[in-house]
Amino acid sequence: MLQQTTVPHALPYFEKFMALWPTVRDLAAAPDERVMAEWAGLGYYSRARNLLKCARVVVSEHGGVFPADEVALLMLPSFGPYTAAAVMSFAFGKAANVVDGNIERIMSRLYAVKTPMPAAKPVLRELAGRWVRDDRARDWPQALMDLASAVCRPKSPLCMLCPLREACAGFAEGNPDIYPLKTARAPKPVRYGVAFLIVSEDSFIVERRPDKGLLGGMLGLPHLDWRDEVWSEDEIVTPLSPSPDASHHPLPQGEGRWVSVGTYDHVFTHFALKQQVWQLELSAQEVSAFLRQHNQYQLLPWADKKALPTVFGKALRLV
DNA sequence: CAACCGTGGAT
DNA sequence: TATCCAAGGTT
Repeated sequence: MLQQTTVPHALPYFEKFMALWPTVRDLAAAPDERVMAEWAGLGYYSRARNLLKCARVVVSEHGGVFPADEVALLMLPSFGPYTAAAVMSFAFGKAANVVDGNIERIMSRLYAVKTPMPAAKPVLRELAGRWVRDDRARDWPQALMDLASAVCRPKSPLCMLCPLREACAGFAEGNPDIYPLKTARAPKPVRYGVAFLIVSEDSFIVERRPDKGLLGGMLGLPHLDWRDEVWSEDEIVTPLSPSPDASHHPLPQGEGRWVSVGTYDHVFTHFALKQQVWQLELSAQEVSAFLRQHNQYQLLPWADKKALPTVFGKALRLV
């Protein structure tokens, strides 16, 4: 959960997961949809799919016990260099080269590394490796990470409080905050979409998204493709009324009952989305008929709206 | 190796 | 509003 996610954001999810599935065996036995629903809002949903895969591999191939071996850990889904080293250190108390963003930042400043990220990563890993020690194998990486978080901060580092100040080449240079150096990144493109909120009584229509790619395995609202140009009203109205394209965007024929309810913004890692929302209220009978024709859709009670990723939860807030 | 993959808080 | 960034991994 902590991979690229802040502790305050992850903490309530961690508590809930541990209450629902206290052991790796419990998690391995959980239904996929339930795990994905509990992960909703945390982002990077491949982590949830891989976490579940991992639990099942640990049960089927390791007797339900995580191996205390870094190479074996690395073979598990969702385990990369950081997580394998972190588990070796924090869980098993064995010395390991734990290198996260915090420790990368400390090393880049301590040695004033001129190579920009991400090319500097192997360099920073090697530098961090020089500090690995066998005693207090749990405390040492934790201490470095906490030092980075509290003192050697990304912005406005508190160098006057830092125990490494006299050894720090970045401090000696006068501007340790410029490290780690990074290359300019391309601006985020803006894309445009149209989502459809089809409501009946206490529920609305959702679909299970494909297992791979963006929001893979999550529930979502039916929507038109996210593309580089704005959707015109003509283009939107077409799939809402009888047309040859109706099979591609199978939506209920609203007969003028579709209502535009507004637009919202959402920012993903590599693009920003401006999404229109259209709403249609159907009778229970209409919904039943529609769902019979199109089995890719299902009804989700309003009470379960938290199972949606945020990008679609925002559409509900709009209403 | 670069691109992909969410979200929300801080500044 | 714009930018940065967080206990990275997978493809």
